[in-house]
Amino acid sequence: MHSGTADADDSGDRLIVALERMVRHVRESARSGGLSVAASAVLGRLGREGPLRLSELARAEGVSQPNMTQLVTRMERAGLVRRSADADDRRGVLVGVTPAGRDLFRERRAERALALESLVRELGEAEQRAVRVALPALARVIEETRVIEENRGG
Amino acid sequence: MHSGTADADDSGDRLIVALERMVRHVRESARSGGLSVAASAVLGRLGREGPLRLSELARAEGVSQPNMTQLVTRMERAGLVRRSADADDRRGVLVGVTPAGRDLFRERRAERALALESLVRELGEAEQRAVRVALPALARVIEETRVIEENRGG
DNA sequence: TATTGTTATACTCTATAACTATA
DNA sequence: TATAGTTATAGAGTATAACAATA
Repeated sequence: MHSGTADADDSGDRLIVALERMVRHVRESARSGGLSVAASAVLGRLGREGPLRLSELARAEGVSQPNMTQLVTRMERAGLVRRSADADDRRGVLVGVTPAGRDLFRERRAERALALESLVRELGEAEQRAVRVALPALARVIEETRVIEENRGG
Repeated sequence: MHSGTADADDSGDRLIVALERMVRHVRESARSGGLSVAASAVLGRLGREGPLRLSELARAEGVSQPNMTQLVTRMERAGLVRRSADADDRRGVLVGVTPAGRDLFRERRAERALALESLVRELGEAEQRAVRVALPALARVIEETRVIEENRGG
C-alpha cells in the first residue's frame, strides 16, 4: 500500500487465495453425499423459485448454457432434479427438483452453514460482527456487478 | 430469515455461493495471460520464500502432491517456474520462479487487486471497513484451521 | 434468422492409487 | 520400510464452437 520495490501490495491477492481456500474448506466439509456448491446453488434456486428453464438457470447462476446442461445432467443422473418438456415452447426444457434433491439439499446446506459458523466462531467478537456485515454486502455487489455486466454484452 | 418451516436458514449457503462467485469474478478479471488463482498463489510463495521442494509447496498450499506435480508441470511448460535437483536429497525437486514468472505474477496480482477493489468501492463506507477487517481475519482462521487439521491426521 | 438445448472438445483444478527412485 | 515425486485415472467445473430442433 505504501512504498516497497519488490513484493509490495500483496493484500488483494492474498484475500482471493484465502477466499478460494475458504470456499474449498466449506465445500469439503459437506460432501459426504457429494453435493457441490454449484449443485447446491441450483437446488436452492429451484426449491425457492420452482421449475425453471435450463437457459434461465444458466443465466441466473451466471454460467454458460453447456455448463448448465452438464450440471443438470449430472444432477439428473444422481436423482436430484428432473427434466420435463415445456408445453409452451417445445425447444425448452424445464428443470425441477425431486423430493430426494430437496432433502439432500437441506442436509448439505445445514452442514455447510455449520462449517462456515465454526470458522467464524474462531474470530474475535469485532471480527465476527465485521464478517456478518462484510459477507452479505459483498454477496450483494457481486450479484449486482454480474447483472450489470450481463446487460452490457454478455 | 426468522421462523419458517421450509427454507429457513439459507444464509450460510448463500454466502458460500456468493464467495465462490466472487472468486470466479476476480479470477476472470485477471486472466488475459492465463494465470489461475492456484498458479498465482504458488508464484507468490516462491517469490517470497525462494525455491521450495515440491512436497513443501504442496503442503504449504494445502493440496495433494500429484496436484502440485501437475500444477508445476503446467507452470513449467508456460515458462513461469523451473525445476532443479536438490543437491542434498536426490529424491527431491526444487521449484523456483523464473523472471518471466515473477513479472507475470506482478501484473496479474495488480489486476486482481484492482478487480477486488472495484468491488469494494461499490460498498458503503461502513461496509468497506467491515470488509477490510473481515477478509484478513477469515484468511487467518482458514490458514490456522488448515494447519490444525493437517497436524491431526492429514 | 434467432433461440434453446446438446454434443464435441479442451483446459484447470482436484483427488486417490499405483509406481519409481532414493534414503 | 519410509519419503519424494511421477504417472494413471477419474471427476467436477468451466469455456467456446458446431450442431439440431423449434420458433
